[in-house]
Amino acid sequence: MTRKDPEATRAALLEAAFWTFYRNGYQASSLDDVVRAAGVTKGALYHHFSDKAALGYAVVDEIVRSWMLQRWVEPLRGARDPIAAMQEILTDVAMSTEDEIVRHGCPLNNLAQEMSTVDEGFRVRLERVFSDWRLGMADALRKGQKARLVRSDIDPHHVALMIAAFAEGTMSVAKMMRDRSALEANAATLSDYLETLRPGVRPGATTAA
Amino acid sequence: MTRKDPEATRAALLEAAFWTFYRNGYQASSLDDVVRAAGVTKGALYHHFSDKAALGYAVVDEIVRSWMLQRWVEPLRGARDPIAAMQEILTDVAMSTEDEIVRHGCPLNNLAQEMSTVDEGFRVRLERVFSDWRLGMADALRKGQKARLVRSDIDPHHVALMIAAFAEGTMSVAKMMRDRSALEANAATLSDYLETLRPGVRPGATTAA
Amino acid sequence: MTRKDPEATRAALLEAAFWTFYRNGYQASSLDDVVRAAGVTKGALYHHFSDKAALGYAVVDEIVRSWMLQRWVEPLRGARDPIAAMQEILTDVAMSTEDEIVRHGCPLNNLAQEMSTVDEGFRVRLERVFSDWRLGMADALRKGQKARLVRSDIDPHHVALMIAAFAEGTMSVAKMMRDRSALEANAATLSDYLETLRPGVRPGATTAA
Amino acid sequence: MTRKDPEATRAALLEAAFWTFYRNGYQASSLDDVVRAAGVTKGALYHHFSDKAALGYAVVDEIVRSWMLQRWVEPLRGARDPIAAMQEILTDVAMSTEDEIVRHGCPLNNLAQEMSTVDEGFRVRLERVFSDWRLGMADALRKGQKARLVRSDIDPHHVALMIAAFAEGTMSVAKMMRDRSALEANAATLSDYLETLRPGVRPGATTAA
DNA sequence: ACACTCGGGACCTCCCGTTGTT
DNA sequence: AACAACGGGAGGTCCCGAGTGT
Repeated sequence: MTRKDPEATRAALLEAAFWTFYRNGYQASSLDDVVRAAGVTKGALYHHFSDKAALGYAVVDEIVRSWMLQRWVEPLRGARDPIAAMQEILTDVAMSTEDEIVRHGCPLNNLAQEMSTVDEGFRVRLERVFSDWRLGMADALRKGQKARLVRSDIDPHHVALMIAAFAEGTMSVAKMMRDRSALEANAATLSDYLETLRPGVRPGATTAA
Repeated sequence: MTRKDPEATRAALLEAAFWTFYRNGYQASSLDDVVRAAGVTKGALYHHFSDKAALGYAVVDEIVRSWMLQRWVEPLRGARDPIAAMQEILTDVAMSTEDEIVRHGCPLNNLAQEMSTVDEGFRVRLERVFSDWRLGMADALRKGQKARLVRSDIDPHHVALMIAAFAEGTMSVAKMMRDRSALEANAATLSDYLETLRPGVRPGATTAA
Repeated sequence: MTRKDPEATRAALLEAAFWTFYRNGYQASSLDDVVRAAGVTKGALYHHFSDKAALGYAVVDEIVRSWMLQRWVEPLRGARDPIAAMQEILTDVAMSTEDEIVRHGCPLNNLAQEMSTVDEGFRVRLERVFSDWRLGMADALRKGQKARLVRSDIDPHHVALMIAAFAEGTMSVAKMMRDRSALEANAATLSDYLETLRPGVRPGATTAA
Repeated sequence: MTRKDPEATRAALLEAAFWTFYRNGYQASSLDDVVRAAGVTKGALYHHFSDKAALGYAVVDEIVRSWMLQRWVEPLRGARDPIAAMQEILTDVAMSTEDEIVRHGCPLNNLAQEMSTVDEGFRVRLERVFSDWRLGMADALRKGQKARLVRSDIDPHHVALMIAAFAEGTMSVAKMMRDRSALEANAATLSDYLETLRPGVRPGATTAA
């Protein structure tokens, strides 16, 4: 019973690989695990991907990337007020996120931690996704500055880098502590900080958690 | 040529294991790699550690932990001004740190990312180290509050958690970007933020990077 | 040279495993020994059998079982006179048996001795084979009773159990003594005993060896 | 805390080795298991025994042998009526035996099955024990013949061999079936058979189980 | 007489990738 | 396009035995 839908097979493989790598790590995942989860055989896998690394790269380029764009970049692109938009994203991530993500952390960060020093191919791809994320936030902030919704004395790139780092760090520690409240506390802290980026706001009091 | 110095053998194993795990990840490291690096044999390894997990646990409990305490906790314990002390630590980490650490990231974070969802034994040990770190900072901040060197309206635990998350996230993104300047930029940002924790300081301007 | 005949590969593995286990014992046999004897690789072995135990179970279920059925049960099924049939089997075993079997004993008994207290999976499978053997003999005896060829005052199950135990014990001591004459002597003793199961026979004199 | 009683250490080692080998088989037992059970260290073991085989041989020569002599030979030596004495032994073995022995079988037979084809040193030692057993029974039977308590037309050696084989086989099948009733049934059968060895007894009815 | 330490090897398992087949 | 069969090798574990020290 050969399923003759190469596109669907490829997608199933990608999906299965993403979850397997996400949950167990890339190196600890066996291709047998992946094909079992995808419900196909090794032959199918090696028809679509030349080797394990190619599969991993495709997961980054197609799954992780689109996941990141959807979650962080798209909502900012159309938003008039970037600060409010980011705060909303934060709330979403902190509150409505499935337990799975609290437990396993950020897919981008996981792969980056594990693979970026081991395999340069992974590193450049992950860096690309990360860069898109930061540039998306920086762009939104710049637009906000033009619209007088963001203070003009901040460097959008620096702030974007800081936000990204803080977000990644927060996911990371929440995963280590296995404690959603850590995630929520830091999200609130970051949200308060974002408030200080508005023009004319005297921050400090709110920054204090 | 039987070296009869069990303590030295154990220490060599631990040291070698730390670096091997740190550089390649725990799961991707083979015990053959470790024993080769330590200059001993598998027999010696299995005399001192019951299995690979026990070796990993010992690395966390003895190497990672003491590294973290030395780097972050000890300097804070004796310090009169916790804010200045932390800023100094940040400068140390950002400036004088070896390239090795920029490339490979924070040992605690690396292991935590890789292992905390895979092996509960790792998670609790890593969490313990992380907790010591946070509590060390929170303690220093509380003492600073009593000495009127830190604003009294902040919650030491929240701030400590935030600092830890931000530091981890920064190490993580610097590793992914393979760019020391990202590390320096964020260290400066955090240093500025710490300044806002002083009593009577009007923050905001400095927080903007 | 990839042989693409899974059935043959599996059969070769089973055959090789049987002889290796039979000669060296199950636990003392390495899978490398088995694959070397079978002329295949470990990859092929682990494709057909999930682990060493599964291979051992298959050897019991497929080789040992069929060997036992062929040797002891089939000849009895069609036989009109069960006593004569058993005596013939005994003669076959004692006389015409290869030295290999005198040296190494009964395959069923060997595995049972080694594994039945160590691995329950082995025990139940071996017990099943043993049970088939006993039931085969008991059935034949019962039919013989109906045909007035066997005394009606004996319990077929008790006699079958006794014959089986005696046969196993005989193989066992012959192996320990490395002496075929012991086997022959006991076979003769058992043969004489079987004679006493005929109706109207006054036994006793013959039973004395 | 060095225990300075070499004789006791040696005895503890022997005892522990016997039980470990008995329960898990010789080859499957590690010396670490043995020394752990004995409560001594490997150094002590290698002081008393040159290697694993030497330990195994000593177990046969000292533990298994004396166990067999005590159980089967001593009671026969002083007995006036060998048949009654053997029947008593059988009853003892079948009824009062600990479950341990029902589960694990005859120590002599276990070792013989496992080792006699693998290691000639074991085989000759086990054969010696077995020979003592048979000769003990044959001697008793011969004396019984002189005392007119045993039929004169039987060959003591043949009968002894048969009894030994049947006893071993019975232990073996009881172990495989994990069923004490099999042991009891066969013991009764053998006891009845022994009755037929008395002078002037017309057997047959009793032999039928 | 005994304890602790270590060496090297071999075992089972399993994994990545390839080959022949449908 | 997809599958089942297979190759070869490495990984973690553990074991026997031999050292050194007391």
